[in-house]
Amino acid sequence: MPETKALTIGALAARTGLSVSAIRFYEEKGLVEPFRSSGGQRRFLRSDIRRLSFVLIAQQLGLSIGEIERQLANLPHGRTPTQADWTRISKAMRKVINDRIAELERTRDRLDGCIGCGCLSLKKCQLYNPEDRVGLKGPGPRLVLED
Amino acid sequence: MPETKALTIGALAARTGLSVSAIRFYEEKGLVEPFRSSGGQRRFLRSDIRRLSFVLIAQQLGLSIGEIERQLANLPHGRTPTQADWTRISKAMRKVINDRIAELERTRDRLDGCIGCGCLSLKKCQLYNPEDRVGLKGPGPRLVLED
DNA sequence: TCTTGACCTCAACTTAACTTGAGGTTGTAC
DNA sequence: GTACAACCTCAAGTTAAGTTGAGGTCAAGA
Repeated sequence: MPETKALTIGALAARTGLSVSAIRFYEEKGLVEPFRSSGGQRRFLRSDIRRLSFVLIAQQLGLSIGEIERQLANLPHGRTPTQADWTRISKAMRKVINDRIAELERTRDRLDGCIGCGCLSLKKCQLYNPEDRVGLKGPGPRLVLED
Repeated sequence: MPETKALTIGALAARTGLSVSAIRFYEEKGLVEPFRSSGGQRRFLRSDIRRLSFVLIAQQLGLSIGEIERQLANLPHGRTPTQADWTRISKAMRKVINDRIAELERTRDRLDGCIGCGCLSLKKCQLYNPEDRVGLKGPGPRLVLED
């Protein structure tokens, strides 16, 4: 068994579950950099499977292609990344996930604090005042969203 | 102090932090249903502040406008919602948040299981095999994403 | 060698969620 | 009673993330 064999775009699509057009699009955006066959067709490294899998995970987390590219910038193009490369990037993703979870928990706790009164304000019932006095000067329900 | 006073679109924008054009857009999508002044200008209920705040929260959670509309369908238009109305909808959102957190935790755990080897496959190192044997027939890194 | 599926480029279309602009009207403060 | 900010409608533009289609080339098996 010689050097790792190159993959055609179709094979890569089959391995990642992505469409061929999506892979071309990702190339255009710089997420992968295939080389070309003598006839001009794209040839991918086996490590690009993992690269694109990473893209899928990151997208599921809500990262834009630009953000994903910034993460992937820590991986080499053109050669198979080392374990250390992947470890570094996986740890960065772990942080992204943890941050996102913390944010959701904060939002949840704030909603919880208000379920009793049915309002959406951080300060209990501030806006559910029957006289509707508050709110003429107040900050409004945006509080739930703000830090 | 008589009946709750109506809000102009500009006032509602100021109170929610949304742009005027976004509020018009949300009306078009059915998220709010203002009545009109004699001259044809939009007039909003005070409760629409909370309605739109809910929209902002739900959007932050990644719900599309269609999904948000489905949630809001449980609230009455044209009259101020009751506490019970808001409690019901808040609880539904709590579930959305909890589900999303659980999903993130699952993804995180799976990544964690692989940080040691640097691969992105659920099965440790299945794809990081130096001989590159696996993967000719295997399921590939998509496993991290699948259930 | 020939055929045919897989691949190529480039341009245009799609959907979501808005924004921007043109051209005109309302309402309120002086 | 008039100025002018705020409002109105409707059409078109914008960004992200791709998809679709036309018209043409490559490569691998019979």
